[in-house]
Order: sequence, then C-alpha cells, then structure tokens
Amino acid sequence: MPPGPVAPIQKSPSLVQQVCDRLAASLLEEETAARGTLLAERELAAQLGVSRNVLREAIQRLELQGLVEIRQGHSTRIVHQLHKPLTAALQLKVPEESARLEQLFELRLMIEPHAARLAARRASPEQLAPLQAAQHRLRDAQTLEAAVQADMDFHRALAEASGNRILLLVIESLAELLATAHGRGFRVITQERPIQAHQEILDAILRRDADTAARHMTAHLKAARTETGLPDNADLADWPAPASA
Amino acid sequence: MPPGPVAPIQKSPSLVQQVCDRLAASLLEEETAARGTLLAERELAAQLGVSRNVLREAIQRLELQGLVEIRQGHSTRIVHQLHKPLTAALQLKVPEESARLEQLFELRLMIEPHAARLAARRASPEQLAPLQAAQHRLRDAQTLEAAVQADMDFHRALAEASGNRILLLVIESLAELLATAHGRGFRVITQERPIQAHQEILDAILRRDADTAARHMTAHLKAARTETGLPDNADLADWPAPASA
DNA sequence: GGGCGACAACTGGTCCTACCATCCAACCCC
DNA sequence: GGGGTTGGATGGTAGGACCAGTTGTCGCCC
Repeated sequence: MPPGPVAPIQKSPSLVQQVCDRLAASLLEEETAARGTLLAERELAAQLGVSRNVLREAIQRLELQGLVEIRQGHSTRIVHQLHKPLTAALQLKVPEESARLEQLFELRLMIEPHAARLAARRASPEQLAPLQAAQHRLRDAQTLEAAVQADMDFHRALAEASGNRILLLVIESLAELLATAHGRGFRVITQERPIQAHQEILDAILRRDADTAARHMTAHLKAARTETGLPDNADLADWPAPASA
Repeated sequence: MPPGPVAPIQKSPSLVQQVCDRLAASLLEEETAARGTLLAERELAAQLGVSRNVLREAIQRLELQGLVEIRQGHSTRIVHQLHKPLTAALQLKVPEESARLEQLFELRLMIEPHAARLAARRASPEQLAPLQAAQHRLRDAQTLEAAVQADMDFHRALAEASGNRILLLVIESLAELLATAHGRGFRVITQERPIQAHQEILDAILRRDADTAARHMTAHLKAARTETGLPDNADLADWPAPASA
C-alpha cells in the first residue's frame, strides 16, 4: 500500500515501550529526582494507567539500561549507569576473562591517549577539578579498593573532560570490567607508579600539552597492562602514541 | 563481621535472572538453533517450569541484549546482535543526532585506524575473504541502501579481522548509528571516493602494510565525515594517524 | 528504663487466568 | 484457480492473588 493521504496513524509501539520511553525521558532530563529513591510499582502503574505487569517489564528494561536499580524490599532507586548494558554485552561477547582483559587493554590503548589529547585541548576548569581530586584521592588512598576506585575515577574524569560522551561511556564500561577483574588473580603490584604516571598526564593536560598527555597515557597503559600480568604481545611493542604532525 | 567459616550462602538470584542466563547460554554456545525461529512463550514457560510472566521478562531482557527478536504474531526468532544494547545506550546518552554524529566520528577516528593496523598484521585468510567480498558488493551496488550496507559490511569485516571482539562490538554499534543517520538529512553525496578509499585500505592490508592501512583509514574517515555534512572541527585538523615509530 | 524479639506495613517477585491484537495459513466460495 | 474469509497460532495487556524480602515499630521481658 502506497502511503495514502489518509492517516499515517503509526500504530502505537507496544505499551511497554511507551512506558519505558516516558520514564527514561523523565529520568534523564530532570535532575529533580536525582539518584534518590522513587518509584513504587503499584503506584506508578496506577498513575500511568497501565497494568503492573507492563510497568514491571518497563522497569526491568530501565534496569538493564542502567537507569534504575531494583532491590526486593526496597523501593526502586534511580541511578545513572548507562555503561551497564555495554558491560553486560562485553561479558557475553568475550566470556573468558583473560582474553577479555587482553582485548580490553588494546581498546584502551586506542582510545584513552586520544581522550587525554582531547582533554588537554578542551577541558574546562569545571572538568579539571574532578581530575585533580581523583589524583589526590589516589595519592592518599590507604586500601587497595580505594586506590582502584580513585584510579577508575581519574580515567573517568579524563574521559569526561574530553567532551565526548560516547567516549566516556565506553571508557566507563572498560574501567568497570577492569575493576571487576581485580581481586580475581589480576592484581596490581606496585601502587607508586600509577600515581606518578597520572601526575604526568595531569600536568600535561594542565599545560594544554596534548601530545605529551597522549604519550604519557600510552606509556601508562602499557605499564599497567604489564603489571596486570598479561603476557607480552608483539602487536603492542611498537604501539604508536597519537601525536600531531 | 569477619568472614566466618559458616556459610557464604549465595541466595539464589531471581528466577528471571536464572531463566535469562539459561537461555543466553544455550543461545550463545550452540549454533544448533542458529538464527532460526524458535521459542514460543507458553511452551517454553511450561518446559522450564516457570510462569509465562517470568519467561516473558526474561525474553524481554534477551531482546534488549540483542539475542532474540520479538514480533507479535510470529514466534520469537534468535539473532546475534550484541551491539544493540550499546546502540540504545548511546542514543540515550547523546540524544541529539548531530552531536552524536560528531562524537561518533571522533571515536571512529580513534579506533578504526588501529583496527586497520591490527587487521593488516593479524588477519587470517578466512577473515580477508569477507573483506574483499564487501568491497566487491560496494563496487557493484546499484542503490544507495546497498551501498550503505556494503560500506558497513566492510568496516565490520575489518573489525572482525582485527581479532578484537570488543573492538568489533563497538564498531558495529557505531556503524549502525551512522546508518540510521543516513536518510535523515545526513546523506553521502559521492559514491566514488569511498570505493577507492576502501580499495587502498584493503590493498594495504593484503600487503600486510599496517601503517599505510591505518593512514588510509584515517584519511577515509576524515573525508567521510566531511561528506556527511558535519562542520569543520579544529581538533580534527591535525588528527594523527597511528604509525609505528 | 533499656534491650530484644515479634509483628505489621511496606517493597519487589512469582503465579494464574482471561482476554485483546496481530499474523499466517488453510479453507471455502465464487 | 483466484481471492476473500476464518480459525488458530503467536505475542501483548490486564488484574488479581499470594510469596518473599526489608524495615520500622510496638510490646514484652529482663
């Protein structure tokens, strides 16, 4: 049937999808309901005029997308962890942990130096602050957990400073997978080198020296990869750091 | 409480989660039920001994993860599109299409030259074949849709040839987002240049010339970005191509 | 009065049944 | 034999009932 002049009535996508979109929109755009507790199934269902069944499936989707967190007994909380779906997909795609770590570092080596490069060029003062804060937390960290967390925060803040939100999402996911790997035989040994490496990257960014920041990031990731205990990789020996011509 | 010797009783995850894991496992590992039609809700629910409600929620999750495709009236089909969750997350994270395209090209410029570099080094004959096939399809494409599809296939095959499945997943997702953008004002004009650009990349890979492949890919993406109609970007002017020292 | 345990009122988790909407295919009428 | 009709399959929605954790409170016992 050719598109007649009558009615492009676009039959409604499934109710679940509508509810899902509706909730996603109101969760993303408004900071009002910021990461607080909210949402009771029965109440929300009545409020939206759909069955609890539909509302449940919608909420489940939101959880898989990392927008809410469901715990039995509690109310469903709002969170912002859009990287979760990617994390889950990667775990499905590369189930074996050592292979995943290997490929993960390869990808980090591709994008994080560029992220550092962009951050040096584009970071606003508001974006630099959390970067420095993470560095301070790393320096002051007493426990391994705190150090790992501060390390993740640094890379996350750097990605955010790059101004590329897609990049941020990918790096968040890679960082989480890496953090999960810690404590399962993949431990860092020293804690001194990362502090200095981060400091060099940070200094270069503060000087707006993009090439140097990228070079230090490349070196940092290579070293971190070795410390994680991954075997040598011929393809990484001459891995280039991005630098302007 | 210190970890006592008693019982670290891991309480069973929710039924939905169990069903989900079960199905995901049987869908991923076995090629037996390869992308064929399968799975009727009522029947499967009875077979697994859970309510249709639970089975539905599990299936919904699988759909969101890109493992199955649900259509009303049909039986649910098995597919393998693990990149879908990432695609969805990106659409949530960067709702505005032009900004998304901009950041998307930035990320492609970061990773695809490296993908070409790795493909030149590691691609097996079995991985080179689809690359050449895609190039032939692009050359012979009659319609715009066919050309876009062949273009995507080329980049996908290249990512696969890199041997990094995480990289493949990301590139698949970026390609899909890009394809979606076509036909919404973001159209390519010429179809001649991509053919030649792909050929140069392909030739370099066949010669195992990693640096040249990466350089051509960088140039190709820059050109493609311009043809898509995105405004000039100062940070891209001196964008480096990865090359061995 | 203070502490401890049972209870009650939430929350999400599971099940059931009935009915609607859509699609496909076999069937029947012309 | 062609084309419209119909029935049976699928997934989609609804609403109810009950189970299972969590938390705060109240009352009992010491």
